[in-house]
Amino acid sequence: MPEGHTIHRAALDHNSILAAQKLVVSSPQGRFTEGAARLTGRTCANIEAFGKHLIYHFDHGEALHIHLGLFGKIRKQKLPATEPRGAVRVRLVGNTHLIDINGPNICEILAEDEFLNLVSRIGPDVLRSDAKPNLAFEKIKKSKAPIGRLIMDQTVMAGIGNIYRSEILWRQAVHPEIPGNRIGRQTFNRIWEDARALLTIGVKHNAIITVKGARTSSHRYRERVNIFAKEVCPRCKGEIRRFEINGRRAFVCEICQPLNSKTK
DNA sequence: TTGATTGTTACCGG
DNA sequence: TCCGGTAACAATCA
Repeated sequence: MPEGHTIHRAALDHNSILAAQKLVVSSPQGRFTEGAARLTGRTCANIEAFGKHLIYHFDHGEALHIHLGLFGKIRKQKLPATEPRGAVRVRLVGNTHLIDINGPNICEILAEDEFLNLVSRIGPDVLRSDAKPNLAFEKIKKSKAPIGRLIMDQTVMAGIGNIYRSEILWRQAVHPEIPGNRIGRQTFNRIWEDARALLTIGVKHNAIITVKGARTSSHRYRERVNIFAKEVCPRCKGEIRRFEINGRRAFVCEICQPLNSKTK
């Protein structure tokens, strides 16, 4: 479910319905009981996203840290509350709405130093205005790992997931197996800007849309992406090659994304 | 029931 | 020390 856009969208949304309120926190499944008891009745100052990490800042410098992993989900509903659906780890109830966090990979309370430590481990986030893309380029230009691996490495740069990876590199005509140290500054800038643009669209529409003009209302999911899980390149009609990077499926058009392209 | 999946981390060996 | 590979974990849905 989540790439960076999902988490940033949640942060915006939750800020508008939960921030600056005393929350009632519970753990319907009993798997976060201690944390829920600790946070309930306390004020949630604000919510922010760092890549795919969602942070609810509470008073006393503590923060609820959520990472959805592959399967986690966030559900919102207006009060009154109904029975939790599925594996709800933690429920946050505000004045008007409640948020259920289902099946997160991480659900924990961080002290201030732990929070700072977390942020320092995450690379610049393409959706954050305070991001320093330079930090990402410095790592990429020193690495011989394939660019397809690097742009999805959240310690290099944050926000891109498995679908956006293939889509962005196709849109920018960059072969995923080009080593990072052969990626020039201008090529990196195009990747960064395209990631930022696409994830911003994702935040707005709550969907991954990488085909220009596509909309959630009039296009099915498969019509909103260019090559992910596709057989044929929409640009040249050539065959899409399917392979793996880091155990995750990746897609490339060898014609539109030549491996030996000189990248400036 | 089986399999696949928009993710991360710990651990191990080269 | 720094890679890349593997397993483990999470829950849902077709």
